[in-house]
Amino acid sequence: MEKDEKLLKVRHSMSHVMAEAVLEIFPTAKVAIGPAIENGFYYDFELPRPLKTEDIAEIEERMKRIIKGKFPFVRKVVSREQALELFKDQPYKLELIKAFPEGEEISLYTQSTFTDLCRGPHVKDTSELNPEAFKLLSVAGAYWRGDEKNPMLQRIYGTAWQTSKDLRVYLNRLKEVEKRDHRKLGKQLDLFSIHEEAGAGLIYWHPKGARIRSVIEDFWRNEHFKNGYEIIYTPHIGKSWLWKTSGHLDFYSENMYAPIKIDSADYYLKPMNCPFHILIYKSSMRSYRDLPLRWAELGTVYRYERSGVLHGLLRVRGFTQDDAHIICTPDQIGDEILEVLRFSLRIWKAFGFKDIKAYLATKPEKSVGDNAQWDKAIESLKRAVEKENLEYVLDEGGGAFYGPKIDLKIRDALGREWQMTTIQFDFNLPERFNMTFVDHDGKEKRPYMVHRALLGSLERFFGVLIEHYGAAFPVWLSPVQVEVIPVAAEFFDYADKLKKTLLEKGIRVNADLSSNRLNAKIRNAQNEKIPYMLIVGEKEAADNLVSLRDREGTRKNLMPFGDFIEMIGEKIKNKVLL
RNA sequence: GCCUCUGUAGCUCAGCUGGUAGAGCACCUCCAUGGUAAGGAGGGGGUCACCGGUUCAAAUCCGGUCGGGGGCUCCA
Repeated sequence: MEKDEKLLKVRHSMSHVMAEAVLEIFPTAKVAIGPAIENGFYYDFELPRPLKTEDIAEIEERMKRIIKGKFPFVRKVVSREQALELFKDQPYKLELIKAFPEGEEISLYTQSTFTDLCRGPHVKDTSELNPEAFKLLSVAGAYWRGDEKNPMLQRIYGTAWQTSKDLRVYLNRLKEVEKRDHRKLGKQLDLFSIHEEAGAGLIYWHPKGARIRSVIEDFWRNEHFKNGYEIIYTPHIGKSWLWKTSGHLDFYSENMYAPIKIDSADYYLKPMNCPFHILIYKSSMRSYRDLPLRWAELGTVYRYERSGVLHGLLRVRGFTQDDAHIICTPDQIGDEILEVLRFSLRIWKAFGFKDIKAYLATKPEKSVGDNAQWDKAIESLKRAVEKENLEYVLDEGGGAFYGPKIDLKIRDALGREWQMTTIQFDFNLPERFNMTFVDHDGKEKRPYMVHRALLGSLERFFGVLIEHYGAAFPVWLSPVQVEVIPVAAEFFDYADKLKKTLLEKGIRVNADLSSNRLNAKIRNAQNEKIPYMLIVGEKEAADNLVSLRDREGTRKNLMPFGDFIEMIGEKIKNKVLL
């Protein structure tokens, strides 16, 4: 796309202009790297002092002035020696130059007073940059080359566009993202909380959030039963024997918590459910006639995450995976994978996510299992995505050492991608636990095992769900589906009668019998994003009618109550928004 | 963990250059209340995150501790 390439040049050039502005203020600054990124650009500096907000404004002003100077971006190719000489005071640049392979062309770009080691490309001159279409957004610390052993640099992030209108649109989108922040909405609508003093990264589900969760879980369980899964429950802790056998203590221990001593044995909180599922598998002899086995569990696991990466519901230390393991014979694997994929897509559709992309990861350098196994597995994954006409990206060598996988990323209402579903082969655990089944020929053989999480974790999924809908959930998920609002105290009885009827029909309903006035009641229900309000007074009570108002503000006055029950039943059944 | 910003009532926030705390919402009480986004009055509620320092005097300045936000792969 031509426009994208242009924007890339604009953003990259902006970062050079920013570097020039920063060097004007701090002549001794050491510059690191400054690429274009999604929506903008950044540049990393080593500065004599931390940046303040006022500095940002000044850098912006200077950038505008530089842009107005109409300076050309001049490209020049130099020898390695010339480059080393030119950047002798710039240690980060020197490091980059020294790391270039022999024979690599080294190019410089100069605009105005600033020359940078740069591959380009850039705009012709700064008149192609729009001084009204960029904004510096934030300052952050960033390790040189992303490695925490390296010095911490100061990174300035900016956004840049071709027109001031594009910039405005983008800034508005940022505002929208902020408005939908699940942490903010979670507090506002009383859905969940986190209590630092009781432990970071641990989620408390409030009644309204828990309502939603229980609807999700019920739906999840029913769908699993309908699709040939069995539901199992397993413990939260297991002795070190289990984790030694599974290999977690060797390869995953940095994510596991310290053991609990019970009767002089070490027990570990589970970071994964698989070893437990395997023990159930091994509790009896399995015949090929028993396979495939599909076992699902809403399994709560605990994993250590560094404090700095914890983020609301999206990155936590304790969470419930909607986990399942499929254990089958080699010739069942194709059908099983296809079914899992179809099942996932159906579930995502039900929750209102239609834009889904697949990421297929194949065999890495270091891996277990033989090639034939890998090939067969990858083949089944490929065939499944192709059969479902899913757009997919191939990540050659990106699989885990124990098997290939498909990840599904969903796109939310704001166009952001979230990695949720993972369907992952495991050639390691069946081996480690010596899982077998007896085949037609009476011989014990190794089954295939696939891990799969659809929603990923209920916590994270809930966070994404809140942001996707801005907490205005579809009726079937709304914690309160109907608010009955009598226009005056005289009609409280009628309101209460409606409430009881709806409750009996399994509808989540509340009647506002407070002493608030009508307008305030409507406002409260509106702010709670309750899908339907039933406003009732004399006319309604006389003929068993309701006056309907939905959260969009659309009204239907004097509707027979029976019609409303039928209507909301349909909406819930069809999982529509309103 | 590290860099940076930040921490005032349940929530959202004000409190300028130091002179021992304020608003709106929520909550409680009373009054009012019949038609589609806030009826009115009064009241309760804060050791200004914590510890230490400077000062006659600290929410305010300084240091530390503990939380929270943003960032730490996007390769000149």
